[in-house]
Amino acid sequence: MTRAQQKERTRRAIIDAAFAQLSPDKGFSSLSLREVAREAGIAPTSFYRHFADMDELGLTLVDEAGLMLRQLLRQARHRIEKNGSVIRTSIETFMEFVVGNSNVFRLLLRERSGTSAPFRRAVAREIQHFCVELADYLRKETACPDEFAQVQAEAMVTLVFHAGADALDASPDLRLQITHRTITQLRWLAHGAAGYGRRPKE
Amino acid sequence: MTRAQQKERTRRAIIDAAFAQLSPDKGFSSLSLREVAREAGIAPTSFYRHFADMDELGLTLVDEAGLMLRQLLRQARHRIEKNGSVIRTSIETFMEFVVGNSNVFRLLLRERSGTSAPFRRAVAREIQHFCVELADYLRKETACPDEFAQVQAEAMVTLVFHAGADALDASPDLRLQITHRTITQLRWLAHGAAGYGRRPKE
DNA sequence: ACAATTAGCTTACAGATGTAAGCTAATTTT
DNA sequence: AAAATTAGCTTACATCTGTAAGCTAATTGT
Repeated sequence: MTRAQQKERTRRAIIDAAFAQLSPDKGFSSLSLREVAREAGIAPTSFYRHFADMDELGLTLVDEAGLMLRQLLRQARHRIEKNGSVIRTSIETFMEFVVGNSNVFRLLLRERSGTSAPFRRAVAREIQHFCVELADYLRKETACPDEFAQVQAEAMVTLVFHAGADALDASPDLRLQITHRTITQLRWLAHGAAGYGRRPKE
Repeated sequence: MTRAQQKERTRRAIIDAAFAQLSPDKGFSSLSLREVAREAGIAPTSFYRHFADMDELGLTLVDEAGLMLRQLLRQARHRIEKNGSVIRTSIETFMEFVVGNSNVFRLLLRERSGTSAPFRRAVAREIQHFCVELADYLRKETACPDEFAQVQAEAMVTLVFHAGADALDASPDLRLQITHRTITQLRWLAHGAAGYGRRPKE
């Protein structure tokens, strides 16, 4: 095995170890270099051969998380074409992800309002991607006036993200209720935005 | 001065010290007992005369933060009665609070999705209070059907909170833009919820 | 084949942390 | 007035942290 391959393998081991150590009770900021190294099976100081910082590792995790969600949404669009409601399908897909990859979602959720400005920016950038993609979709496929698509998309993404956060702590049937609630909220938004051809005075 | 008075005074010193040490770069979980005690002007171990835990202190802070916001909203309602738009006034009042007490707002924001389940529950409870109060208002004062008031209120509070989070990192004029955007979003919601006398099939 | 690079290791250190033990002095209670 | 309570202090300890220094051994480049 070539040296570069081995290095990449160790790098993945570090990333995987970090994801594995995230939990409902442990956010990225309370991860320790030593613990991550231990779980990755390397000496603490070897960590520096791969990342300058814990922060550099963290930003890598955020990137990976955003990537996963992006792929998921593509998959969701695929489902929509042959299936029914856009809103319902999107939210249900999203909820599946949240439940199935809760550590990944929690990372985004927490670092979005965390203590590190670079982390917040990184998460904001990822979320902005979803908003732009959704806005494009809204412009093409719905009655929403072009100039409001972005604002509507941002509201929708906010509500869905928040629903995901609620779902993390919820029992399965409470989760269904949350899904239901969110669908209603998004429909109101869509209806409201479509109805307001122009924003009314005051 | 009586002993109970002195004790209460020290307790406040601890609480104030904790609030003072929160910052954009430092959340509650990275506060240390020793540092808080130092800023409060007591020995580290004296802390335990007032709180069993750092957690107990943290929950106290969350309670105080919720209380402040509650008082603020009462004040906002007062403004509304003699003034104009409910939505605009509420959001502007909220934004003033966020900017003027950013440490307090950040505490709620972060612990809402933080690593401690008790903290999350405490914040969720505070937020739920706002939702219930807003839902009452919507039922009384708007065209929203009774059974949807709660769901609408939750969406509104979510969007406003999120706007507050965005505002924390924003420049003053970006902040105005955020306020504007949020007003639009809430109006769409109100319009949509009022328009859906009954939820449509699928 | 030899030299250079480098992934990873071991050892070591200085600093910070939470908290246990036991003391002092002042207020409260009786 | 005597006894009990208690807010706060000082000292001490074990633990964990990040990271610097220097070594080894294996892959790479020439």
